[in-house]
This record gives sequence, C-alpha cells and structure tokens, in this order.
Amino acid sequence: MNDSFYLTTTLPYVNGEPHIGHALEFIQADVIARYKRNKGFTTYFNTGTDEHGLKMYQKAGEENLSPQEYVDKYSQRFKDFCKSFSISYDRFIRTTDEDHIKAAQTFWNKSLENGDIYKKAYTGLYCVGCEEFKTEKDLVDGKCPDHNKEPEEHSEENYFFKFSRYQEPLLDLYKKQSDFVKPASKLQEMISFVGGGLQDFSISRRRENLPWGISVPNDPDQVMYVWFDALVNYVTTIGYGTNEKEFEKWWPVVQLCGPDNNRFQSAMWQAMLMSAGIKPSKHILIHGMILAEDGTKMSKTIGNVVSPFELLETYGAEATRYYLISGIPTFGDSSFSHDQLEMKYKADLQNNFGNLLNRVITMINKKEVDTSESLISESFKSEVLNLKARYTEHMDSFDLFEAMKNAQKLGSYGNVYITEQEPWAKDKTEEEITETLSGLEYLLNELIELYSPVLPDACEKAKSALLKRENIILFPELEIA
RNA sequence: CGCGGGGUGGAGCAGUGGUAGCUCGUCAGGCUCAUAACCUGAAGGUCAGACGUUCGAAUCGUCUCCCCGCAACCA
Repeated sequence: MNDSFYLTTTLPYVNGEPHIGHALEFIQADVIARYKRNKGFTTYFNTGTDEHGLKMYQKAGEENLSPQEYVDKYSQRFKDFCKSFSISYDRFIRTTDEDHIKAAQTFWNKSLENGDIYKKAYTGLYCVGCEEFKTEKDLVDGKCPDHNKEPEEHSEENYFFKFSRYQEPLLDLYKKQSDFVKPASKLQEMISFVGGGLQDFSISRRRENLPWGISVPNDPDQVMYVWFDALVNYVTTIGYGTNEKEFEKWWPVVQLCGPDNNRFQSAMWQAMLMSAGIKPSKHILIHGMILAEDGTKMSKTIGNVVSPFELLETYGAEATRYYLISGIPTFGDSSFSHDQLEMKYKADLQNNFGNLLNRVITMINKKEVDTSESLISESFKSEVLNLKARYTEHMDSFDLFEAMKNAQKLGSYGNVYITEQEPWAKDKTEEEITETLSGLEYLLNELIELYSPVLPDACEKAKSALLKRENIILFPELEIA
C-alpha cells in the first residue's frame, strides 16, 4: 500500500507582496496537507518562490538592489506569510536554490536527449528600450507604450520545446483520467486548447537580454526562460536528479494552481514531464479567483486588493483561514466579503462550535459525570459517523468547501441533541444524563478532528480544554476597528 | 455572431428533467446548560425575459437583455 502523499502549490513570482490569491492557494494546500497527515499519510508539502526572469532583474534595479538581494527580500515576505498563517510546508523551495538549478539542467538534458529541444531563429519585434521582444498585443499604435518607440525587427536564435509533439499524448491523458484537472470545466478548457493544435514554444533567451536565470547546459550564451526552470521545482524538491529513491517515493504530485495557470500546469508541464520520461502529475486542482467586494477583478492599479497581512491584523490567522476555506467555494470564483467573513466567524465558530464546546464542558463539570463511550446510543453514534463520512468523502476529492459544510452540520446536530435531551431537566436520571453527555463529548472530539486541518490552533486548545474539562472561550469577540 | 463564466426569496450561495433548498437576516414562540448564545415554527421566490421541446423545465433548445473574466499587476 502506498501511504505517501505529495502536494505542492504553484510557486508565486516574487515581484511583489503576497496577496489574497496566494493566501487562498497556500491555505487550501495547507488544509489538504494537514488532513492527509491526520489520516496517517506520510506527507510532503512543497511551496516556495519563483525568482528568475527579466522582470526580477528590472525590479531589483528600480529598488537599487542586486537581483539576489531583491529576491531575498520578497521571498522572505512569503515566508513571513507562511509563518503567520501556519502554513505547514515541508520545504520552501526557491528557484535560486543550488539543487534546483542542477535539477533544471538535468531535466533540460533529459528532454534534449529525447529530441524535444532544438535551436531555431526567432524573428520578432524587439524594443531596444525594454530589451525584450514584443507581441502585437503589447503595442499601442505600433509603438512600445513604455518607450513610445517603434520596435525593430530582430532575429535571434533560441531553444524551442517540441510542444506540438505532445498533442495526442496530452489528449489521451485527459481522456483516460477525467478528474486529472479539477473542476471538470477546466479540463474541458484544456481539451479544447490542446485539441486546437499546439505550437512549439521558446524556452531560452540570450544571456545578454536575460542576465538573471539558469544557464542552458553547454551553451553559456543562453539562459532558460523563467517558467521552464520554475516548473521543474515540483520534481527538484523531492530529489529529482539527486535522490532517485526519494523521488520514486513521492511522485506523482497533486498540484494546486490558479485559473490563469491552467495551461502551464495541465498542458505544458505535463508535456515536459512526458519528454523527460516522468509520469504525469496525479491531479491539478484549480481554485477560483477571489474578486473584489463588488464582483470585479482585484487589481493593483485600481487599488482594491485585499492584503492577507491586513486580514491577519483584523481577524487573526484562524478566522481568515476558516473564511477562505469555508466561506468561498473551493473551485469557483467568488467575491471577497468582510461581512461574510465576520458572519461565518460568528455563526460557525463562536456559536455553533465554540459555544457548544463550552456548554458541554460546563455541564459535565456541574453534573460530575463519568463519561464513557460505551454508554452512547447506536443511533446517535451512527448519525455522527455518517456526517463524518460525508466530510471525508468531500475531503478526499479535495472539495474543502463541501466538506466543511458537514462539520457545521455535525455542530448543529450536537446543539439539537442537547436541546432535545435536556440534561438540565430535573426529571432526568443520572444514567440518562451520563449517556447524553458521553455522546456530546464523543461528538465534540469528532468535530474537533474535522475542524483541525483548518483551525489547527483553536482545535488544539479545544482538545485540551475538553480533556481537562476547563471552560474556554475558544473564539473571542472580534475587535473590529 | 471572437471565447468562457454567470443572472434563483432582503444578502450570499446549492440545485442540470419529476412536489424550489442551505447559511445569514426578519417575525413569532420555546429553553436556560452556554460566548445575548441554543432549539422550534413562520413570512418571503411567476428560478433575468420571450418562444419552443416534453406528460412534466430553474434544469434541454433558440432568441433577447444585463453583469463579469479572457489585454496589464496577478492565484
């Protein structure tokens, strides 16, 4: 039996601060990782930062930093984020890491040996000011908008990847594994994209144009184009090229990514893997896009972006985690809403869960009962286990949003049960009260388990409070300025 | 006709052929163990509009209107 589980996020490009979209992806991944660990899987959870490329080089210049200093600075911001939000990664990989650079070159060579990398002259419109090729779409009135200059026709030799060769194998992969990409609509997108025909794409740049990148093996004038190197991190991190045994243990991977990254992860990367003789990924999970409160896209230009660090300050890590998992559909777009966040916190965490915990602990203490699992009625127990099973089913298919609904239902069931049983009523016998409270204690322990991937901190406190029978305000009133 | 997503009670969302459902809010009642919490019940929707297919449509088809994304920062 294979009890290992390997999960990764996409590596964000470190040309700015972490934003809410990164938060969503990292937290989703963390919840899955914690869930799998709880279930007994040996889990490897990878995340990190993508740090090469021209943009990085230019941005560093703008801030008067060397490229390395620049990426160090922003990579650290992502690490800070992970720490603040309890992201339990096993490795935080940086594409500037030594082992990654080696692995990217090994991967390149493998693909080259397989005949999928070739050199070709590329002719295009080149803006001298930007020192980069422009496409028609980049231009305004035929001119580069940044330099107000017409780009020149320019030709250079670059390496290309034979993407076109993988059309059939990719379609085959999509056909054979209908849940390869989730949700199904995103798989459909790939089927029509790949089915429409594939063009080979350029995977290197001349070093003089792109000084910040990984060298192409045996060609000092060329560096790898950023994302070719970036994608390889998913195999680097588990020992590709350095530790085959370790690699075999973990591969294939379950990957999370944003909707705009579908092509890279589900098509190009899969073709690259085939080229290097590696099995495809296990799943590509595509989360939704978080929109601004008014339903439009968040954008730095408009200035309506929500910062996870602000949410941390206002609501704390656990409430934010809970909202991102339980308040918005796992695979669908949805607007960010402060009201919704506060509502979920209050209704689900303070009232449904925290209050239930507290009232049960109080009553156990007051009645001085000795609870025991053997006293619980079968019908009660099976109802609890039934809700747990539905939770598990959704978690196993990575639908965190649907899974959490069943945790909420379990809490409600506890609240209904306690009202129906009235353990405080004077005509209740000691046996009856003991049975009721044993059941509730059992339910709470299960509930804590279901919530623990999302609320690791609160659940640990809850567990200990229940064990020691100490009253506790698990979710205090939010102090909102 | 560029492509795609969407328009469901006050708000946010489920629901892809067979009596319209969930959370919040509102109203009424109950309970008192608890973080003014918890439980029960009620009101509230011609499922954007029109036509069509069907014994039967929110769900399928055609057309119309409206919102959003696909170009930039970016998950």
